[in-house]
Amino acid sequence: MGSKDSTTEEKVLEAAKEVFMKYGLYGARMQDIADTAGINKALLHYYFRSKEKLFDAVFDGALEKYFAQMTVIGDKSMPIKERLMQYVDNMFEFFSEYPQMSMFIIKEISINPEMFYEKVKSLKTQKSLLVPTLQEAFINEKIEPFDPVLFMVNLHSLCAYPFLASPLYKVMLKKHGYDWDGEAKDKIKQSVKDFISFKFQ
Amino acid sequence: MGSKDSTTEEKVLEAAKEVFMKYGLYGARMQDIADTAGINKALLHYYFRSKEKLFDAVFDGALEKYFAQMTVIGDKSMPIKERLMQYVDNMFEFFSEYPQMSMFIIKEISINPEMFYEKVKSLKTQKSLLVPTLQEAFINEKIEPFDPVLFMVNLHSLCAYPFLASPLYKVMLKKHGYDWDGEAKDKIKQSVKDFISFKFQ
DNA sequence: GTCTATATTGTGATAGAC
DNA sequence: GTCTATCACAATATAGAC
Repeated sequence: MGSKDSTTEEKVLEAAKEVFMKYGLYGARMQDIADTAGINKALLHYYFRSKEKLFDAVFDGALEKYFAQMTVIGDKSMPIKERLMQYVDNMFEFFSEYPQMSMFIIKEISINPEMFYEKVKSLKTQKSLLVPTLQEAFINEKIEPFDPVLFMVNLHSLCAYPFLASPLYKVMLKKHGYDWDGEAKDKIKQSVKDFISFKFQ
Repeated sequence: MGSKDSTTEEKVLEAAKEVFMKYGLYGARMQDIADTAGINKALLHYYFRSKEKLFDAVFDGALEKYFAQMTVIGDKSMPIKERLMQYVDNMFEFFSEYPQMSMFIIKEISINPEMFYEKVKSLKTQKSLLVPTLQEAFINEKIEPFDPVLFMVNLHSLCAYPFLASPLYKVMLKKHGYDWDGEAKDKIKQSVKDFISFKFQ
């Protein structure tokens, strides 16, 4: 992965990901993608017939990765609390690599919900297994139960939002002596884990 | 406000808000705005000289409202915990009316940071007074101190994200028997207040 | 496979009648 | 103030040489 001399198709996909992430389907320009990939517009159409097709390729890859990192939740060899801690690590690693992806997916969903539900149907990875897994663990691991749906919403909020709003936080946090790419991200991650500990105390 | 027979200019602004929120500056189409307002494109240019000018009008209003609802933080007639609870109410009310605004602002910032910092400079409302206010309260109200910056990030995450991701949650929550526009939003709000109580216990 | 050149369509903006 | 018609240019897409 990430070989220096990647194929043209890979370069196109990488460039398209970058531009589509930033501007969305409607705002993105094929010229911009071509420039980013270091080729000309005609080649884009050679590899992917149209803008829509190119977008589909990017969006599909994004969705796959978005759901892939939550499989640890289902690993019953660990206690649920440990799985959740691992899940938080996964999310922070994932969002560090693709900080805009959460926003990108949500944005496209809000514009075109039908497309999203079509695509999710064809995904093998099961989504949202967090709630039933939690309910199961309450019984099996004799944990004081709490509302699993609210917990899921809170947890995702705490993990995803700092990355969504990172353009804002990169400036804001600096004013308070924190460096986003340095300690701030790790401290935020720890605060999410503290929240989990609080719920499982 | 919201009179049924609003002026054309008001209708244009309302339509522009809707379309710009959804597609952003680059993705939005003047034709789309005109259709939404129930007029033709030419009239848009009659009231606002250009697309950029129309966008500015929308964005300025958005920013103003975005910062306006946090002034309660500075109201020293109440204990800090009470102010925070009120602040959460404000945010949920605000985001209920403008669920996409947080995303809209962040998106535009990520595309064009310079414009944003230009605009913020010209705003009178002080931003991010949360951190110094908290530090002051730790002393004045003899509260067990915690990291105010991390608390700010967590709090904003818990409030803003559910609305950002509402296109997702509207479907996801329904599967678990919750109705977003019914009880779900109130329950999420309560969970945020629980988080505040946890930090101030 | 990759390019230049060009066709075709979409989009912001304006002119001018009413 | 509001409309229709149209212009100028930008963006997607294709043709065809190499």
